[in-house]
Amino acid sequence: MTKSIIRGPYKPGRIREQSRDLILQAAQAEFACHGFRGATMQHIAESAQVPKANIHYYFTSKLGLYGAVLENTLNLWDNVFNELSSHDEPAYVLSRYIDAKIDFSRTHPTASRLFAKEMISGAPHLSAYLQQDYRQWFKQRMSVFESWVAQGKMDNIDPAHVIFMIWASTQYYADFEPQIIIANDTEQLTEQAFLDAASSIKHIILKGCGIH
Amino acid sequence: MTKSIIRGPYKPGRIREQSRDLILQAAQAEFACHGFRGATMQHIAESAQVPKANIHYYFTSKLGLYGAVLENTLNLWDNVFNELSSHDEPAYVLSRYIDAKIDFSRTHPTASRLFAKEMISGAPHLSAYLQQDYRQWFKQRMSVFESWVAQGKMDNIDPAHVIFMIWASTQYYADFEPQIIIANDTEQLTEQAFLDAASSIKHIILKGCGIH
DNA sequence: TCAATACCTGTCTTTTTAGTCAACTTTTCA
DNA sequence: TGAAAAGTTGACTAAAAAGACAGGTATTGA
Repeated sequence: MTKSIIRGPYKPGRIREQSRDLILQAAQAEFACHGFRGATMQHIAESAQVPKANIHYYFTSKLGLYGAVLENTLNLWDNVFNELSSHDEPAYVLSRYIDAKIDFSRTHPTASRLFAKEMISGAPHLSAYLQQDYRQWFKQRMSVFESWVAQGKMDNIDPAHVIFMIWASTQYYADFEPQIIIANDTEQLTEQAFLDAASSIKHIILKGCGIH
Repeated sequence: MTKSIIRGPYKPGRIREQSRDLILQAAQAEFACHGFRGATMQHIAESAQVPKANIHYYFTSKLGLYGAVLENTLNLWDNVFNELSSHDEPAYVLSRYIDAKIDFSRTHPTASRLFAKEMISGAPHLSAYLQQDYRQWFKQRMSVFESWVAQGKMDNIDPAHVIFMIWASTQYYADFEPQIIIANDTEQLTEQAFLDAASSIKHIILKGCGIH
């Protein structure tokens, strides 16, 4: 078969993986735009250019598909989360983290919006994640900030609010894109616009926290 | 009638106004939680404890109802927007504005979430507003910031990013409530929690922008 | 080449949804 | 007080939705 020659030798599950990914990507966009209830399997199918029945071959149900999309997206988040590592110098760590977060907003806006939608809806499908990985990660990072405060490396501010400010500010450029685009009088956000945003956020956060 | 004695004399449109408000409030909550497509007229009716047909007596369609909810909510926003007034002292103006924004997140979380959902979906029903009132407001405030920079009252930062940071940080406490609640190890956000947030945000923004 | 397995999809069913409508009750004001 | 206007609502319709399923095709290793 021509297909086999072009695509290389068949491996069981290879087609599966490709089709799943195709559907997952279309589903992420649809769920991010319309939320779980507002998304329709028909739209996802059209967007992925597969028959609706094909989606049900790979995913048990709409909820199952949504769960797979969320799980898929959580892995992306975790990578960015881990950028906020332990290190002696808060200026270095926070700069790197803000850069990584802004870069994520630029390269994965749909993932950011998906999570925002889920949170705004009360995170009904994320309780397990929030109660475990997130909670643990948050507490660990909090203690890092507290050690910085104890060492006089930054002002005595509740670290939670600093983290929330960084999250809020960086994700805003993905989630509230229409607002930013109109304020900037432009058609779409360039990479430079994201770099400028990161620069301003870093300036304000670092100086605002008394970090040198 | 008992009702008349309690409610006072009938005025044409009084019942109308009451019923409309009741439905609008229920609709705001439903749309904020599930978005336009995900919301159902049946849920709104149950939440408002009126028959579904009654909603269609007051509102032409689901889209008409959504439009009314948005318009209703826009008025609330405008009031908070205007807190960011012209004044000689940036420290005073920004402090007041941040307080007002945090207070809005605490007292009108549903309104905040409704707008967030609409923005994340690409603001398909807000283009008129964004192109007019918002655009104008934004440009005016930008020039105020620029005059502060020119007068050496704050660091030379693109004002747009400062405004976005304030919006993002303050709205986060309404939009991402589940995340904050779990991080805080609490059941719900107290007024004190919002005051603390405002305090931290003010500290970081003012100091971060070099405002004294 | 040939089963066996994986993959695909048109068609169908059932449920949910927005919206209609005619009959009904309440309120008003002349 | 009584007719007109405003408000209310149960029952209906048509469209859209999720999902099931049987009968297909493609791919594989033996």
